[in-house]
Amino acid sequence: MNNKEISQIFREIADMLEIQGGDFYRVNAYRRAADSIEHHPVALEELWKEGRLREVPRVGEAIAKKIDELLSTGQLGYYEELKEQVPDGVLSLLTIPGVGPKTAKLLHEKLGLASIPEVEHAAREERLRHLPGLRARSEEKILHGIEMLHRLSGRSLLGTALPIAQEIVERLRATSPAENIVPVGSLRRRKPTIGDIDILATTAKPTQVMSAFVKLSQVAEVLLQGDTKSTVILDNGLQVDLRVLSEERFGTLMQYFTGSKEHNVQLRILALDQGLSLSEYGYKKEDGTEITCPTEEEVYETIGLPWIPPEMREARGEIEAARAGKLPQLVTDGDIRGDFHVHTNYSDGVHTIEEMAQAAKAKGYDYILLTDHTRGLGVAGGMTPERVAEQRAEIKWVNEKLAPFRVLAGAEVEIRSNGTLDLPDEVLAEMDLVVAAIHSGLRQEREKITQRMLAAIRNPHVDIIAHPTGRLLGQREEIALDFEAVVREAAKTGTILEINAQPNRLDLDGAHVMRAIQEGVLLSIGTDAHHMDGLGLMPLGVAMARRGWAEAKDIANTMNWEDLKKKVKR
DNA sequence: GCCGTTTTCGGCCCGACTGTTTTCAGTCG
Repeated sequence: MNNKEISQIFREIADMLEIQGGDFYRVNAYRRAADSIEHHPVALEELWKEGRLREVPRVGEAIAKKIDELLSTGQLGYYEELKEQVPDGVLSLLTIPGVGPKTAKLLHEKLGLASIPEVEHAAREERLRHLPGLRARSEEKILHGIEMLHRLSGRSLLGTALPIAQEIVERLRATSPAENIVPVGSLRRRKPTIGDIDILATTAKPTQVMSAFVKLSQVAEVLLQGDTKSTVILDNGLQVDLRVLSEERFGTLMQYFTGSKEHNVQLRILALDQGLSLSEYGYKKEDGTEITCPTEEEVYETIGLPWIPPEMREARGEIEAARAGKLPQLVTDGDIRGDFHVHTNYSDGVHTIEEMAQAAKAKGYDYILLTDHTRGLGVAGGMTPERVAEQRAEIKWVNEKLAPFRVLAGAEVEIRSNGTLDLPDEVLAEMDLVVAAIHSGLRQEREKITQRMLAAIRNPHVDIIAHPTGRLLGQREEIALDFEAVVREAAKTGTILEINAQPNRLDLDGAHVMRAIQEGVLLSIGTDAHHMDGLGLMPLGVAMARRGWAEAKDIANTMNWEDLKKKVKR
């Protein structure tokens, strides 16, 4: 049993206890232990064999004993008991935005509802509004929440799909005679959410490649298996298409399947102007002769264009830019010098300052900016001014130890509902960089929430605005912000806007990045890491920057600290 | 249920919003 599976059981225990109205601290202790277990760098099975389970943070006597039972017997009596009391379907209701443990329990006990479709049906029949504490508005809210879920279902987060695609590519490379294996489609363009995974490969032995593909361990169901195309469903529900083709047409096929559709249409129109018809199989001249392209570069070259990076292929002017020789030199993973959004155990992060710094140093970074939550976000263990001072002392100590690597002192301060911050100015003034964010009062109307954001941007102590639009993919819409006003004010005051690399945020996304850059706003990329693993999300943030045509000069954390210090407003 | 350079017991859980209320419960971050 791996760490993820173990953590899942404790997470479910927490959910079930909460539905039963269990003690908040106890519920939270299970949840925090689950997080800690999931991201622990060493397999719990290993630690268990050596009797070292208690070394895992947030695993105490009781949870260690439960892990022991789980690993020795493959079962956990306590978990099984709870499952008898709380049906599976009731747990699934917690995934509906706006439905928490109390409502889930109510829906189950009073109406016998134990699945999302049942709740949706009952809500449409207006049966929820007669429950105690619920009225028509609550019913609408629940229906809206279910619609949000549906909207994402069928689509997966880029952060989920990308590692899976990369793993499949690696496995195929190792176990089959496939060459040139590449994921294409919206995944290659790095869209924040993707429908299914499309992979292309070239080979002289298609049958063997396909046979290796359908035998991958993640495959739950084979929908289609042929010599040119096979389709499978993975055990997590993702659909994967593999196309195998000959090498001479690889370029046009890759270009075609990468899309976007709109980009391809524009490309074909441009080709027609030059008397060429473009399809996935190649170019055709008016006299019927064919031009095949083994590489994508040749596809673009044939009609007089430089190769266009996939992230830009969204029909947002990239073809015009390419024709004019004005394609940007997009920022790359290698340009990044540090991470500007990092949590530690001073708030809701798992690891210590030194652990996070060591992990960042191992990635080749020059610095990280610590951005622990401040006191307003109490549930996240937000820092008081006293804790800020303690953290400062620890940073100094770590910096002495790890020099020239540098831990920058900062915080993720709360922008309160009136636009003020929840740490005093004199505390903020002492920090290297201050990140501010909205985490509550997300449903304020446009005028109010915009003014609130502008007030934070105007604060001379605020350097960066984190996850500016507040969206959570598949869970929550953006806040009602007037983004244009935010961009203008950021430009005017020299405030940096963040690209948050958390898979369910990816906020700002490409379109916002583009607008910000047009107005001369500087951006930063932060992973919002809550544990060492989380630092690895940086490429997702870089992908959003690239989708917005950002160059290295547009991204604050590609600069060295001394240069950047001169550029920020403080 | 976890945790401890003030503690082995008593903290940990804050603030805002929404929808249902007429003084509060539930949800969220």
